[in-house]
Amino acid sequence: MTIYDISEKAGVSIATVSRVLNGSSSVSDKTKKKVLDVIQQCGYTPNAFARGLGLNTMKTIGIMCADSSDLYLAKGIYHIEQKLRSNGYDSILCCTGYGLDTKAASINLLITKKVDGIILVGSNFIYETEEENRYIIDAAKQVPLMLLNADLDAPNVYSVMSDDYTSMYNAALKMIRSGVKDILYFYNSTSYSGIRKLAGYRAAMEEKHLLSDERLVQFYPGSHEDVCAMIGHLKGLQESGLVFHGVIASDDTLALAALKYARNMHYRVPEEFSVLGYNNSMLAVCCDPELTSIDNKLETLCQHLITTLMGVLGGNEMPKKTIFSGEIIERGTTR
Amino acid sequence: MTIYDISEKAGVSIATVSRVLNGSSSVSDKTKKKVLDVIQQCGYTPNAFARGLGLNTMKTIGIMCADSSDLYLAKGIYHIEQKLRSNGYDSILCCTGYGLDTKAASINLLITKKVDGIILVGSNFIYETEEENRYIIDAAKQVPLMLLNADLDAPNVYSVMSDDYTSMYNAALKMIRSGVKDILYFYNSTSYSGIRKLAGYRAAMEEKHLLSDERLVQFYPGSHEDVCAMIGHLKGLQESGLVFHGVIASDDTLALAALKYARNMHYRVPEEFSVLGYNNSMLAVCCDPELTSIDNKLETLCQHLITTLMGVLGGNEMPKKTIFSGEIIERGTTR
DNA sequence: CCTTGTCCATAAATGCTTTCATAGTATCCT
DNA sequence: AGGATACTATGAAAGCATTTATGGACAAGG
Repeated sequence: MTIYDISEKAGVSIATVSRVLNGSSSVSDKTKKKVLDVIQQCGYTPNAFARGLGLNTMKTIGIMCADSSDLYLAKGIYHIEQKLRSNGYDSILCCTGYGLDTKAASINLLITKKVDGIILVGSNFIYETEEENRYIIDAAKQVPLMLLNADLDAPNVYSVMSDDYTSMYNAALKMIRSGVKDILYFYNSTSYSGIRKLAGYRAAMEEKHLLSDERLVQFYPGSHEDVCAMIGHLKGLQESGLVFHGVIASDDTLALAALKYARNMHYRVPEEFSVLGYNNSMLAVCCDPELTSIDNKLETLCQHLITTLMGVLGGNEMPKKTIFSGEIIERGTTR
Repeated sequence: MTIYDISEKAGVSIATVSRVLNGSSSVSDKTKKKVLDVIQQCGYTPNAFARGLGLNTMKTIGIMCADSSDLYLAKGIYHIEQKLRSNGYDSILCCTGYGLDTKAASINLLITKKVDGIILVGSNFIYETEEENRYIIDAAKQVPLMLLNADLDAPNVYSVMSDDYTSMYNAALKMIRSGVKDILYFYNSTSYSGIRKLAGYRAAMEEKHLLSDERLVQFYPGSHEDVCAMIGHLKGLQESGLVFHGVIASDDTLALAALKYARNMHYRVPEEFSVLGYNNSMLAVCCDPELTSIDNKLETLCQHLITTLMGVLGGNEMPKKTIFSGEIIERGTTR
């Protein structure tokens, strides 16, 4: 069943059928109805490949993320997929893992597949050197690139992000003011936003002259989901003689581990031990006491990202970089 | 840059270039090298749409799920995407929500987009009546359909699932034997696997003549993530006079709510109150004590599903239905 | 000299979009 | 009223970048 069959049955040319289908230019009501009737009756749908060939687009956006099963990334993907769909776009998903080579391979694959744009979900796509970010800069020569929670200054790449630095700075200051002096910073990612968060913590601590021991800044290198290993990491620190009565984590999972560590050490939370998470994920309300966490308005970010992308695809001038501020959601692990 | 440019530069016909690209039939080494060199030099990649038009496939599989941010579904999607990719297929993602109409719309959209197959992730796609399942049966006339954790007997649909009934039956029996008599079943989905799980619980309870009160089977109708509301639901039951000292949940989130409820009621867990979850998600190790949960070998299921799909696409006869057994992962909420 | 097989070019097919051309009709000006 | 002008509706045909069927040229073997 092709456009030719329809045109024949309706007694018009294929051009007219195409026009009816796309509403591109004027067709008389009578002709339109006749064509529509035949289409309806035959249950005809245009061949997507031929359509793609003609239009040079299939209205598809590539979504890349390191790991779609990560709680936070999964939420992001969900919102993005929904909003793309409501704009008439499909999304092809690419879980790249955390290696640079697979990321580069995936981005090229998406371009080969002729997506109209690519969204990079999560800050782990951005590296420190331009050399490493080359794969993004190059890709952006072909299609618009959108960065969620990251930032890269290059042509045709757009960033939408949360002000992690300020959120963390404020949150750290708040915890300090609440009376906790020895606050450990616990993070597991040196991605763009990871660095920014750490900087916020650092600024607050140094401002109050509390960063007495560099060991208070702790990088956790293990699996993102292995809560036991995280607890082990903290235990190790404690056994090595480091004293801390608060933990600010770059992520709710790490915060949760800190909370379990605190219970394990028989600290009363939050009276003797404070914990702050990041992302305000469902984990935050799953523990007891519930986790104070920083909400970075993921849905808002996604909404804005899609709006920007649609603008770019529509040929409009759009802002290269948009920053939203986060919010501390106070629950039971801080005072 | 088209195949014509390459053929011209290499001094061969476009057919030869295509043969080199696809290795379909014999090309002399000399010619092959010449063509490959030109391709390399020009950085040529074939146009995906034209290729799709010629081959009538773009090696793409549609993945449908109700909500990709659901912890369990997200894991499934992740595994499926990975395994598809390693088989040379891309995945287009469709988050449908839980309504029948949007599911039907999505499945048709995927077919229009000419995917080679569709994977339905999660049992919520299967309804009780054939009428409601019509959208799947019809879709399967166009492309092979794969069901993860569900079952439907129809041409061209294949099921890979965990034996939820037996898992639940065994787990319930185990909890009964451990001394808990008044076990509440807490579920939030009447999907295919939801029904099967409930049946397993029921069988065990009835076998021991313990299902004295129908209120022990409790459906929670609210949001899948709202732990507070779940706790509220349990509190309501308790206040209405229902006594229970164990909860078997159809899902780790519900189990977690039950655990928090128990703490709230100052029950000692597991001495005075037992909780059993399902899915063995990361939530299970995030709480304290950690949740005993049923692991249904998601990755194995996904692996098998993809193997089956690849077989079907390769034109092989494949099993219509495969069932794996689950496993109880004992942790701190049962004795 | 005929057959067989290898290598490759020509041409058709894939199913759509879009430009260009044209016939017909309506509007406007004198 | 008559012609110029403009606009609407439509068809013909030219892409778009591949794959594949067909068959021709040539070399080797009997």
